[in-house]
Amino acid sequence: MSTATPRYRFAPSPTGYFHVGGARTALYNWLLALKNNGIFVLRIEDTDESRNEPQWTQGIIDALAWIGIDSNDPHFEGPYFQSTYAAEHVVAAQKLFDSGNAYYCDQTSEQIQERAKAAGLNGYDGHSRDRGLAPGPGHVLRFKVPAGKTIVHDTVRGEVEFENSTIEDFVLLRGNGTPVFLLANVVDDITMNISHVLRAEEHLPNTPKQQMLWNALGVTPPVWAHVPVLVNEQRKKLSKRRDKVAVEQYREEGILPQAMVNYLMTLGWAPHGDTEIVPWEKIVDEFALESVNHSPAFFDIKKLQSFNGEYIRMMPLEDFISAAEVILTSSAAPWPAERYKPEMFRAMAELVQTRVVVMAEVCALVDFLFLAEPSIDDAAFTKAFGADFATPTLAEIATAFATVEWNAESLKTAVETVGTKHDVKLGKLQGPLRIAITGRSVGPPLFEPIELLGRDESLRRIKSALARAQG
RNA sequence: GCCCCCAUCGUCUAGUGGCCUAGGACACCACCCUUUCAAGGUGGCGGCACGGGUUCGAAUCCCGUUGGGGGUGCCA
Repeated sequence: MSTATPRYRFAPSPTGYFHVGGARTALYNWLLALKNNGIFVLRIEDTDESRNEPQWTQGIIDALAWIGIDSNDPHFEGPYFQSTYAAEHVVAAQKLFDSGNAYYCDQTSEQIQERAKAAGLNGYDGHSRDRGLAPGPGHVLRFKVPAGKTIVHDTVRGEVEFENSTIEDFVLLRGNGTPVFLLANVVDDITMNISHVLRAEEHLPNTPKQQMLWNALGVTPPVWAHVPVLVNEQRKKLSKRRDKVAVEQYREEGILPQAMVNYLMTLGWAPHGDTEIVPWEKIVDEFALESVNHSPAFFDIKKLQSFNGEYIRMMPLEDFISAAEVILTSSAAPWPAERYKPEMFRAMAELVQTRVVVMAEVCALVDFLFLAEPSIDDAAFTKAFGADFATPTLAEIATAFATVEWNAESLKTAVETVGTKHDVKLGKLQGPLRIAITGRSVGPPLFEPIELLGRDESLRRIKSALARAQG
Protein backbone atom coordinates (compact mmCIF):
# COMPACT_ATOMS: atom_id res chain seq x y z
CA MET A 1 0.00 0.00 0.00
CA SER A 2 1.11 3.52 -0.61
CA THR A 3 1.93 5.95 2.13
CA ALA A 4 -0.95 8.21 1.13
CA THR A 5 -3.63 8.88 3.71
CA PRO A 6 -6.14 6.04 3.62
CA ARG A 7 -9.61 7.24 2.78
CA TYR A 8 -12.58 5.19 3.96
CA ARG A 9 -16.17 6.00 3.27
CA PHE A 10 -19.62 5.33 4.56
CA ALA A 11 -22.34 5.79 1.98
CA PRO A 12 -25.86 5.37 3.37
CA SER A 13 -29.01 6.26 1.51
CA PRO A 14 -31.30 8.52 3.48
CA THR A 15 -34.32 6.32 4.00
CA GLY A 16 -35.76 7.55 7.21
CA TYR A 17 -33.97 5.96 10.12
CA PHE A 18 -30.54 4.69 10.88
CA HIS A 19 -30.14 0.94 10.59
CA VAL A 20 -28.06 -0.90 13.20
CA GLY A 21 -26.29 -2.70 10.38
CA GLY A 22 -25.34 0.66 8.93
CA ALA A 23 -24.13 1.74 12.33
CA ARG A 24 -21.85 -1.24 12.44
CA THR A 25 -20.45 -0.61 8.97
CA ALA A 26 -19.91 3.04 9.85
CA LEU A 27 -18.14 2.00 13.03
CA TYR A 28 -15.75 -0.28 11.17
CA ASN A 29 -14.86 2.49 8.75
CA TRP A 30 -14.51 5.04 11.50
CA LEU A 31 -12.38 2.76 13.60
CA LEU A 32 -10.00 2.09 10.75
CA ALA A 33 -9.80 5.77 9.88
CA LEU A 34 -8.81 6.50 13.47
CA LYS A 35 -6.44 3.61 13.73
CA ASN A 36 -4.66 4.27 10.46
CA ASN A 37 -4.80 8.01 10.67
CA GLY A 38 -7.07 8.17 7.70
CA ILE A 39 -10.24 9.93 6.71
CA PHE A 40 -13.84 8.86 7.13
CA VAL A 41 -15.89 10.24 4.27
CA LEU A 42 -19.65 10.46 4.68
CA ARG A 43 -21.51 10.40 1.42
CA ILE A 44 -25.29 10.52 1.31
CA GLU A 45 -26.54 8.46 -1.60
CA ASP A 46 -29.60 10.48 -2.37
CA THR A 47 -30.13 9.68 -6.03
CA ASP A 48 -33.36 7.81 -5.53
CA GLU A 49 -35.44 10.93 -5.42
CA SER A 50 -38.67 9.11 -4.71
CA ARG A 51 -37.64 8.20 -1.19
CA ASN A 52 -35.50 11.07 -0.25
CA GLU A 53 -36.06 13.56 2.54
CA PRO A 54 -33.62 16.23 3.69
CA GLN A 55 -34.30 15.66 7.37
CA TRP A 56 -33.10 12.07 7.09
CA THR A 57 -29.63 13.38 6.39
CA GLN A 58 -29.59 15.20 9.69
CA GLY A 59 -30.88 12.04 11.28
CA ILE A 60 -27.89 10.14 9.95
CA ILE A 61 -25.47 12.75 11.21
CA ASP A 62 -27.10 12.73 14.63
CA ALA A 63 -27.09 8.97 14.84
CA LEU A 64 -23.43 8.85 13.83
CA ALA A 65 -22.63 11.43 16.49
CA TRP A 66 -24.47 9.33 19.03
CA ILE A 67 -22.21 6.33 18.39
CA GLY A 68 -19.17 8.54 18.62
CA ILE A 69 -18.61 9.44 14.99
CA ASP A 70 -18.29 13.16 15.35
CA SER A 71 -18.64 15.27 12.24
CA ASN A 72 -16.33 17.88 13.78
CA ASP A 73 -13.50 15.44 14.24
CA PRO A 74 -10.54 16.02 11.92
CA HIS A 75 -10.89 12.44 10.68
CA PHE A 76 -14.39 13.19 9.44
CA GLU A 77 -15.11 14.55 5.99
CA GLY A 78 -18.48 15.37 4.51
CA PRO A 79 -21.32 14.98 4.17
CA TYR A 80 -21.19 14.88 0.42
CA PHE A 81 -24.33 14.31 -1.57
CA GLN A 82 -24.34 11.93 -4.47
CA SER A 83 -26.96 14.01 -6.26
CA THR A 84 -24.55 16.91 -6.63
CA TYR A 85 -22.21 14.72 -8.67
CA ALA A 86 -24.73 13.81 -11.37
CA ALA A 87 -22.69 15.61 -14.03
CA GLU A 88 -19.58 13.58 -13.20
CA HIS A 89 -21.56 10.37 -13.50
CA VAL A 90 -22.68 11.27 -16.98
CA VAL A 91 -19.19 12.35 -18.00
CA ALA A 92 -17.83 9.00 -16.85
CA ALA A 93 -20.55 7.20 -18.78
CA GLN A 94 -19.66 9.16 -21.89
CA LYS A 95 -16.02 8.28 -21.36
CA LEU A 96 -16.89 4.60 -21.17
CA PHE A 97 -18.91 4.89 -24.35
CA ASP A 98 -16.15 6.77 -26.19
CA SER A 99 -13.54 4.24 -25.17
CA GLY A 100 -15.70 1.40 -26.46
CA ASN A 101 -16.37 -0.03 -23.02
CA ALA A 102 -20.07 0.66 -23.23
CA TYR A 103 -22.79 0.66 -25.82
CA TYR A 104 -26.39 1.72 -26.20
CA CYS A 105 -29.21 -0.76 -26.21
CA ASP A 106 -32.88 -0.34 -27.08
CA GLN A 107 -34.19 -3.63 -25.75
CA THR A 108 -37.03 -3.59 -23.28
CA SER A 109 -36.98 -5.96 -20.37
CA GLU A 110 -39.80 -7.94 -22.03
CA GLN A 111 -37.74 -8.42 -25.16
CA ILE A 112 -34.73 -9.41 -23.10
CA GLN A 113 -36.73 -11.96 -21.16
CA GLU A 114 -38.30 -13.41 -24.25
CA ARG A 115 -34.98 -13.94 -25.92
CA ALA A 116 -33.45 -15.38 -22.81
CA LYS A 117 -36.31 -17.79 -22.51
CA ALA A 118 -36.03 -18.84 -26.12
CA ALA A 119 -32.31 -19.43 -25.75
CA GLY A 120 -32.69 -21.16 -22.41
CA LEU A 121 -30.34 -18.69 -20.84
CA ASN A 122 -30.50 -16.20 -18.01
CA GLY A 123 -30.50 -12.46 -18.34
CA TYR A 124 -29.31 -10.19 -21.07
CA ASP A 125 -27.43 -11.78 -23.94
CA GLY A 126 -25.51 -8.80 -25.27
CA HIS A 127 -27.89 -8.44 -28.20
CA SER A 128 -26.99 -4.81 -28.95
CA ARG A 129 -23.25 -5.09 -28.47
CA ASP A 130 -22.36 -4.58 -32.10
CA ARG A 131 -25.41 -2.81 -33.36
CA GLY A 132 -23.76 0.60 -33.07
CA LEU A 133 -26.82 2.24 -31.57
CA ALA A 134 -26.70 5.94 -30.75
CA PRO A 135 -28.05 7.49 -27.58
CA GLY A 136 -31.75 8.13 -27.77
CA PRO A 137 -34.93 8.10 -25.79
CA GLY A 138 -35.40 4.77 -24.08
CA HIS A 139 -31.88 3.66 -24.92
CA VAL A 140 -29.90 2.45 -21.97
CA LEU A 141 -26.13 2.46 -21.83
CA ARG A 142 -24.68 -0.94 -21.03
CA PHE A 143 -21.20 -1.88 -19.94
CA LYS A 144 -19.42 -4.28 -22.26
CA VAL A 145 -18.20 -6.95 -19.86
CA PRO A 146 -14.85 -8.18 -21.15
CA ALA A 147 -13.91 -11.82 -21.49
CA GLY A 148 -11.84 -13.50 -18.80
CA LYS A 149 -12.26 -13.45 -15.09
CA THR A 150 -12.29 -10.88 -12.36
CA ILE A 151 -10.52 -11.49 -9.12
CA VAL A 152 -11.55 -9.40 -6.17
CA HIS A 153 -8.98 -9.12 -3.42
CA ASP A 154 -10.98 -8.83 -0.27
CA THR A 155 -9.32 -8.10 3.04
CA VAL A 156 -11.71 -10.17 5.04
CA ARG A 157 -12.42 -12.95 2.53
CA GLY A 158 -9.28 -13.33 0.52
CA GLU A 159 -9.46 -13.76 -3.24
CA VAL A 160 -12.91 -14.13 -4.74
CA GLU A 161 -13.00 -15.21 -8.35
CA PHE A 162 -15.76 -14.41 -10.82
CA GLU A 163 -16.06 -15.78 -14.31
CA ASN A 164 -16.91 -12.75 -16.45
CA SER A 165 -19.13 -14.85 -18.69
CA THR A 166 -21.54 -15.15 -15.77
CA ILE A 167 -21.90 -11.41 -15.55
CA GLU A 168 -24.26 -9.83 -18.02
CA ASP A 169 -23.72 -6.48 -19.71
CA PHE A 170 -25.20 -4.38 -16.95
CA VAL A 171 -26.89 -1.01 -17.26
CA LEU A 172 -24.94 2.18 -16.59
CA LEU A 173 -27.40 4.82 -17.73
CA ARG A 174 -31.16 4.40 -17.66
CA GLY A 175 -33.38 5.10 -20.63
CA ASN A 176 -33.89 8.61 -19.29
CA GLY A 177 -30.15 9.19 -19.11
CA THR A 178 -29.76 9.01 -15.34
CA PRO A 179 -26.97 6.89 -13.86
CA VAL A 180 -27.63 3.76 -11.83
CA PHE A 181 -26.18 3.08 -8.39
CA LEU A 182 -23.31 0.95 -9.61
CA LEU A 183 -21.90 3.70 -11.77
CA ALA A 184 -22.63 6.58 -9.43
CA ASN A 185 -21.05 4.73 -6.56
CA VAL A 186 -17.85 4.00 -8.43
CA VAL A 187 -17.53 7.46 -9.93
CA ASP A 188 -18.05 9.07 -6.53
CA ASP A 189 -15.49 6.81 -4.94
CA ILE A 190 -13.04 7.77 -7.64
CA THR A 191 -13.68 11.50 -7.39
CA MET A 192 -13.50 11.34 -3.61
CA ASN A 193 -10.27 9.49 -3.82
CA ILE A 194 -11.49 6.56 -1.79
CA SER A 195 -8.80 3.99 -1.11
CA HIS A 196 -10.75 1.48 1.00
CA VAL A 197 -14.27 0.27 0.38
CA LEU A 198 -15.55 -1.49 3.46
CA ARG A 199 -19.19 -2.49 3.43
CA ALA A 200 -21.61 -5.31 4.12
CA GLU A 201 -21.35 -8.64 2.36
CA GLU A 202 -24.49 -8.11 0.34
CA HIS A 203 -22.38 -5.93 -1.95
CA LEU A 204 -19.85 -8.62 -2.72
CA PRO A 205 -21.66 -9.86 -5.86
CA ASN A 206 -21.61 -6.28 -7.21
CA THR A 207 -17.94 -5.88 -6.60
CA PRO A 208 -16.59 -7.49 -9.80
CA LYS A 209 -18.79 -5.14 -11.82
CA GLN A 210 -17.50 -2.16 -9.89
CA GLN A 211 -13.95 -3.31 -10.20
CA MET A 212 -14.34 -3.59 -13.97
CA LEU A 213 -15.65 -0.05 -13.96
CA TRP A 214 -12.65 1.25 -12.02
CA ASN A 215 -10.36 -0.46 -14.47
CA ALA A 216 -12.25 0.72 -17.52
CA LEU A 217 -12.10 4.24 -16.16
CA GLY A 218 -8.34 3.84 -15.87
CA VAL A 219 -8.10 3.96 -12.10
CA THR A 220 -6.61 1.37 -9.77
CA PRO A 221 -9.45 -0.19 -7.75
CA PRO A 222 -9.58 0.35 -4.00
CA VAL A 223 -8.95 -2.18 -1.29
CA TRP A 224 -12.18 -4.11 -0.85
CA ALA A 225 -13.51 -5.53 2.39
CA HIS A 226 -16.90 -7.14 2.92
CA VAL A 227 -18.08 -7.81 6.43
CA PRO A 228 -20.83 -10.35 7.10
CA VAL A 229 -24.40 -9.16 7.37
CA LEU A 230 -26.42 -8.94 10.55
CA VAL A 231 -29.34 -11.37 10.71
CA ASN A 232 -32.44 -11.97 12.77
CA GLU A 233 -33.43 -15.10 14.64
CA GLN A 234 -34.52 -16.71 11.38
CA ARG A 235 -31.05 -16.04 10.01
CA LYS A 236 -32.38 -13.59 7.47
CA LYS A 237 -30.86 -10.24 6.78
CA LEU A 238 -32.20 -7.72 9.27
CA SER A 239 -35.14 -6.00 7.71
CA LYS A 240 -37.08 -2.93 8.60
CA ARG A 241 -40.38 -4.75 8.16
CA ARG A 242 -39.86 -7.55 10.65
CA ASP A 243 -37.03 -6.47 12.83
CA LYS A 244 -36.23 -3.73 15.26
CA VAL A 245 -33.38 -2.07 13.44
CA ALA A 246 -33.64 1.66 14.09
CA VAL A 247 -30.75 3.00 16.10
CA GLU A 248 -32.97 5.90 17.15
CA GLN A 249 -35.39 3.49 18.78
CA TYR A 250 -32.68 1.94 20.92
CA ARG A 251 -31.45 5.36 21.86
CA GLU A 252 -34.94 6.39 23.00
CA GLU A 253 -35.31 3.30 25.13
CA GLY A 254 -32.17 4.16 26.95
CA ILE A 255 -29.60 1.93 25.38
CA LEU A 256 -26.32 3.66 26.13
CA PRO A 257 -24.19 4.49 23.10
CA GLN A 258 -21.12 2.86 24.63
CA ALA A 259 -23.07 -0.36 25.11
CA MET A 260 -24.38 -0.26 21.55
CA VAL A 261 -20.93 0.36 20.13
CA ASN A 262 -19.30 -2.29 22.26
CA TYR A 263 -21.97 -4.83 21.43
CA LEU A 264 -21.90 -4.11 17.71
CA MET A 265 -18.16 -4.61 17.69
CA THR A 266 -18.44 -8.06 19.24
CA LEU A 267 -20.54 -9.22 16.30
CA GLY A 268 -18.08 -10.93 14.03
CA TRP A 269 -15.08 -10.03 16.10
CA ALA A 270 -13.83 -10.33 19.65
CA PRO A 271 -11.22 -8.50 21.70
CA HIS A 272 -8.36 -10.52 23.17
CA GLY A 273 -8.98 -12.20 26.48
CA ASP A 274 -12.10 -13.43 28.22
CA THR A 275 -13.85 -10.10 28.56
CA GLU A 276 -16.18 -8.69 25.96
CA ILE A 277 -17.04 -5.50 27.76
CA VAL A 278 -14.08 -3.37 26.83
CA PRO A 279 -13.40 0.31 26.26
CA TRP A 280 -13.43 1.72 22.75
CA GLU A 281 -9.70 2.43 22.97
CA LYS A 282 -8.94 -1.25 23.42
CA ILE A 283 -11.12 -2.07 20.44
CA VAL A 284 -9.35 0.47 18.25
CA ASP A 285 -6.05 -0.85 19.43
CA GLU A 286 -6.72 -4.54 18.80
CA PHE A 287 -9.09 -4.55 15.88
CA ALA A 288 -8.03 -6.01 12.56
CA LEU A 289 -10.19 -6.55 9.52
CA GLU A 290 -8.38 -9.78 8.78
CA SER A 291 -9.73 -11.28 11.97
CA VAL A 292 -13.36 -10.47 11.31
CA ASN A 293 -15.55 -13.56 11.13
CA HIS A 294 -16.90 -14.72 7.79
CA SER A 295 -20.37 -15.77 8.80
CA PRO A 296 -23.49 -13.73 9.46
CA ALA A 297 -24.16 -12.73 13.05
CA PHE A 298 -27.47 -12.72 14.88
CA PHE A 299 -28.27 -9.34 16.37
CA ASP A 300 -29.32 -10.47 19.83
CA ILE A 301 -31.24 -7.79 21.68
CA LYS A 302 -31.01 -9.75 24.92
CA LYS A 303 -27.28 -9.64 24.82
CA LEU A 304 -27.31 -5.98 23.88
CA GLN A 305 -29.44 -5.36 26.95
CA SER A 306 -27.11 -7.34 29.10
CA PHE A 307 -24.22 -5.19 27.89
CA ASN A 308 -26.33 -2.14 28.58
CA GLY A 309 -27.08 -3.26 32.12
CA GLU A 310 -23.39 -3.64 32.74
CA TYR A 311 -22.70 -0.20 31.38
CA ILE A 312 -25.43 1.28 33.55
CA ARG A 313 -24.00 -0.31 36.66
CA MET A 314 -20.56 0.90 35.72
CA MET A 315 -21.71 4.51 35.67
CA PRO A 316 -20.73 6.73 38.57
CA LEU A 317 -23.89 7.41 40.61
CA GLU A 318 -23.93 11.06 39.65
CA ASP A 319 -23.86 10.19 35.97
CA PHE A 320 -26.63 7.69 36.44
CA ILE A 321 -28.74 10.31 38.19
CA SER A 322 -28.24 12.84 35.40
CA ALA A 323 -29.01 10.27 32.73
CA ALA A 324 -32.14 9.15 34.57
CA GLU A 325 -33.26 12.70 35.11
CA VAL A 326 -33.47 13.26 31.39
CA ILE A 327 -36.17 10.61 31.22
CA LEU A 328 -37.75 11.42 34.57
CA THR A 329 -38.35 15.02 33.58
CA SER A 330 -39.39 14.29 30.02
CA SER A 331 -42.90 14.07 28.71
CA ALA A 332 -42.56 10.28 28.80
CA ALA A 333 -42.85 10.41 32.59
CA PRO A 334 -46.39 9.49 33.71
CA TRP A 335 -46.66 12.11 36.48
CA PRO A 336 -47.29 15.86 36.29
CA ALA A 337 -43.94 17.66 36.07
CA GLU A 338 -44.44 19.57 39.31
CA ARG A 339 -44.78 16.36 41.31
CA TYR A 340 -41.27 15.22 40.42
CA LYS A 341 -38.96 15.59 43.42
CA PRO A 342 -35.28 15.38 42.44
CA GLU A 343 -34.11 14.81 46.01
CA MET A 344 -36.42 11.81 46.34
CA PHE A 345 -34.97 10.23 43.25
CA ARG A 346 -31.44 10.97 44.41
CA ALA A 347 -32.16 9.11 47.61
CA MET A 348 -33.42 6.12 45.62
CA ALA A 349 -30.99 6.22 42.72
CA GLU A 350 -28.52 3.70 44.06
CA LEU A 351 -31.29 1.17 44.61
CA VAL A 352 -32.57 1.74 41.08
CA GLN A 353 -29.25 1.52 39.30
CA THR A 354 -28.78 -2.22 39.71
CA ARG A 355 -32.35 -2.90 38.68
CA VAL A 356 -32.57 -1.48 35.18
CA VAL A 357 -31.33 -2.82 31.92
CA VAL A 358 -32.38 0.14 29.81
CA MET A 359 -32.83 3.64 31.12
CA ALA A 360 -36.50 3.76 30.17
CA GLU A 361 -37.21 1.26 32.94
CA VAL A 362 -36.35 3.81 35.59
CA CYS A 363 -39.80 5.36 35.41
CA ALA A 364 -41.66 2.24 36.38
CA LEU A 365 -39.41 1.68 39.37
CA VAL A 366 -40.02 5.05 40.99
CA ASP A 367 -43.36 6.22 39.60
CA PHE A 368 -45.16 5.56 42.89
CA LEU A 369 -43.08 8.28 44.52
CA PHE A 370 -44.33 10.95 42.16
CA LEU A 371 -47.81 9.79 41.29
CA ALA A 372 -50.58 11.14 43.53
CA GLU A 373 -52.06 7.67 43.47
CA PRO A 374 -49.98 4.56 42.75
CA SER A 375 -51.27 2.70 39.73
CA ILE A 376 -52.37 -0.62 41.13
CA ASP A 377 -51.67 -3.83 39.29
CA ASP A 378 -55.01 -5.59 39.71
CA ALA A 379 -53.76 -9.12 39.31
CA ALA A 380 -50.93 -8.56 41.75
CA PHE A 381 -53.31 -6.92 44.22
CA THR A 382 -55.75 -9.80 44.14
CA LYS A 383 -52.98 -12.30 44.58
CA ALA A 384 -51.30 -10.49 47.46
CA PHE A 385 -54.53 -9.91 49.35
CA GLY A 386 -55.71 -13.44 48.70
CA ALA A 387 -53.49 -14.64 51.55
CA ASP A 388 -55.27 -15.08 54.90
CA PHE A 389 -52.72 -13.06 56.78
CA ALA A 390 -52.79 -10.12 54.38
CA THR A 391 -55.53 -7.91 55.73
CA PRO A 392 -55.04 -8.45 59.49
CA THR A 393 -51.27 -8.03 59.33
CA LEU A 394 -51.46 -4.97 57.14
CA ALA A 395 -53.90 -3.39 59.58
CA GLU A 396 -51.47 -4.05 62.41
CA ILE A 397 -48.65 -2.62 60.35
CA ALA A 398 -50.71 0.51 59.84
CA THR A 399 -51.21 0.82 63.58
CA ALA A 400 -47.51 0.39 64.21
CA PHE A 401 -46.59 2.88 61.49
CA ALA A 402 -48.78 5.49 63.14
CA THR A 403 -46.37 5.85 66.02
CA VAL A 404 -43.08 4.27 65.00
CA GLU A 405 -39.95 6.36 64.65
CA TRP A 406 -39.95 7.31 60.96
CA ASN A 407 -36.89 5.78 59.36
CA ALA A 408 -36.32 2.75 57.16
CA GLU A 409 -34.70 0.67 59.85
CA SER A 410 -37.48 1.19 62.41
CA LEU A 411 -40.13 0.61 59.77
CA LYS A 412 -38.57 -2.67 58.88
CA THR A 413 -38.36 -3.70 62.53
CA ALA A 414 -41.99 -2.77 63.04
CA VAL A 415 -43.04 -4.98 60.14
CA GLU A 416 -40.85 -7.81 61.35
CA THR A 417 -42.47 -7.61 64.76
CA VAL A 418 -45.88 -8.10 63.19
CA GLY A 419 -44.44 -10.98 61.19
CA THR A 420 -43.10 -12.72 64.27
CA LYS A 421 -46.46 -12.45 65.95
CA HIS A 422 -48.27 -14.03 63.00
CA ASP A 423 -45.45 -16.35 62.11
CA VAL A 424 -45.09 -14.93 58.60
CA LYS A 425 -41.70 -14.29 57.09
CA LEU A 426 -40.83 -10.77 56.06
CA GLY A 427 -40.56 -11.79 52.42
CA LYS A 428 -44.22 -12.80 52.32
CA LEU A 429 -45.47 -10.24 54.73
CA GLN A 430 -44.25 -7.29 52.77
CA GLY A 431 -46.23 -8.33 49.70
CA PRO A 432 -49.50 -6.58 50.59
CA LEU A 433 -47.61 -3.61 51.98
CA ARG A 434 -45.66 -3.28 48.76
CA ILE A 435 -48.80 -3.33 46.68
CA ALA A 436 -50.42 -0.75 48.92
CA ILE A 437 -47.47 1.62 48.64
CA THR A 438 -46.21 1.03 45.11
CA GLY A 439 -49.05 -0.71 43.31
CA ARG A 440 -46.75 -3.51 42.21
CA SER A 441 -45.54 -6.83 43.55
CA VAL A 442 -41.91 -6.21 42.71
CA GLY A 443 -39.66 -3.19 42.91
CA PRO A 444 -36.79 -1.66 44.80
CA PRO A 445 -36.34 -2.30 48.54
CA LEU A 446 -39.48 -1.12 50.32
CA PHE A 447 -38.63 0.68 53.52
CA GLU A 448 -36.43 3.37 52.06
CA PRO A 449 -39.16 4.69 49.77
CA ILE A 450 -41.72 4.46 52.56
CA GLU A 451 -39.49 6.68 54.62
CA LEU A 452 -39.27 9.11 51.71
CA LEU A 453 -42.99 9.12 51.17
CA GLY A 454 -43.66 10.15 54.77
CA ARG A 455 -45.97 8.91 57.44
CA ASP A 456 -49.17 10.59 56.30
CA GLU A 457 -49.01 9.52 52.70
CA SER A 458 -47.89 6.00 53.54
CA LEU A 459 -50.72 5.51 56.03
CA ARG A 460 -53.17 6.93 53.54
CA ARG A 461 -52.11 4.40 50.92
CA ILE A 462 -52.23 1.50 53.35
CA LYS A 463 -55.75 2.43 54.47
CA SER A 464 -56.85 2.89 50.92
CA ALA A 465 -55.58 -0.59 50.04
CA LEU A 466 -57.27 -2.04 53.12
CA ALA A 467 -60.53 -0.47 52.08
CA ARG A 468 -60.14 -1.81 48.59
CA ALA A 469 -59.40 -5.31 49.92
CA GLN A 470 -62.56 -5.17 51.98
CA GLY A 471 -64.88 -4.50 49.18
C1' G B 1 -32.13 -21.59 -12.54
C1' C B 2 -27.28 -19.04 -12.44
C1' C B 3 -23.31 -16.58 -9.53
C1' C B 4 -21.04 -15.66 -4.82
C1' C B 5 -20.31 -16.25 0.43
C1' C B 6 -20.58 -19.13 4.87
C1' A B 7 -20.49 -23.53 8.57
C1' U B 8 -17.31 -24.36 16.82
C1' C B 9 -22.57 -24.83 22.63
C1' G B 10 -29.66 -22.20 21.45
C1' U B 11 -26.87 -17.22 20.43
C1' C B 12 -22.10 -14.10 19.95
C1' U B 13 -17.34 -15.83 19.91
C1' A B 14 -11.79 -17.92 21.45
C1' G B 15 -9.16 -21.36 18.65
C1' U B 16 -4.51 -20.46 12.68
C1' G B 17 -1.91 -28.87 13.06
C1' G B 18 -0.03 -31.15 19.08
C1' C B 19 -1.11 -26.62 24.89
C1' C B 20 -8.54 -28.96 23.37
C1' U B 21 -10.81 -33.67 28.34
C1' A B 22 -12.60 -27.32 22.94
C1' G B 23 -12.10 -21.58 26.67
C1' G B 24 -15.28 -17.06 27.59
C1' A B 25 -19.93 -14.19 27.22
C1' C B 26 -25.51 -13.93 26.64
C1' A B 27 -29.68 -16.96 27.55
C1' C B 28 -31.42 -21.06 30.56
C1' C B 29 -31.33 -24.17 35.27
C1' A B 30 -29.77 -24.94 40.48
C1' C B 31 -27.69 -23.24 44.90
C1' C B 32 -25.66 -19.18 48.06
C1' C B 33 -26.54 -14.15 49.58
C1' U B 34 -31.06 -11.43 50.34
C1' U B 35 -36.56 -7.18 52.21
C1' U B 36 -39.79 -8.66 46.91
C1' C B 37 -37.18 -7.89 42.36
C1' A B 38 -32.46 -7.13 40.81
C1' A B 39 -27.23 -7.05 41.38
C1' G B 40 -23.26 -10.25 43.12
C1' G B 41 -21.09 -15.29 44.07
C1' U B 42 -20.75 -20.66 43.01
C1' G B 43 -22.00 -24.63 40.03
C1' G B 44 -24.65 -26.94 35.90
C1' C B 45 -26.71 -27.75 30.91
C1' G B 46 -24.76 -27.41 26.05
C1' G B 47 -20.87 -27.37 20.44
C1' C B 48 -16.41 -28.57 16.34
C1' A B 49 -22.93 -30.31 10.37
C1' C B 50 -21.71 -35.05 7.71
C1' G B 51 -18.37 -38.20 4.67
C1' G B 52 -13.77 -38.92 2.66
C1' G B 53 -8.70 -37.76 2.41
C1' U B 54 -3.52 -35.43 3.93
C1' U B 55 -0.60 -36.18 8.58
C1' C B 56 2.69 -39.70 13.70
C1' G B 57 -1.29 -36.20 15.05
C1' A B 58 -6.96 -32.26 12.60
C1' A B 59 -12.05 -27.99 15.24
C1' U B 60 -7.76 -26.24 12.60
C1' C B 61 -5.29 -28.19 5.72
C1' C B 62 -7.74 -30.47 0.94
C1' C B 63 -12.09 -32.60 -1.65
C1' G B 64 -17.13 -33.79 -1.65
C1' U B 65 -22.09 -33.82 0.54
C1' U B 66 -25.68 -31.45 3.25
C1' G B 67 -27.48 -27.18 5.30
C1' G B 68 -27.83 -21.80 5.69
C1' G B 69 -27.32 -16.88 3.68
C1' G B 70 -26.60 -13.10 -0.06
C1' G B 71 -26.91 -11.43 -5.14
C1' U B 72 -29.11 -11.91 -9.57
C1' G B 73 -33.63 -4.19 -11.50
C1' C B 74 -33.61 0.99 -16.18
C1' C B 75 -33.47 0.15 -6.33
C1' A B 76 -29.53 1.81 -3.31
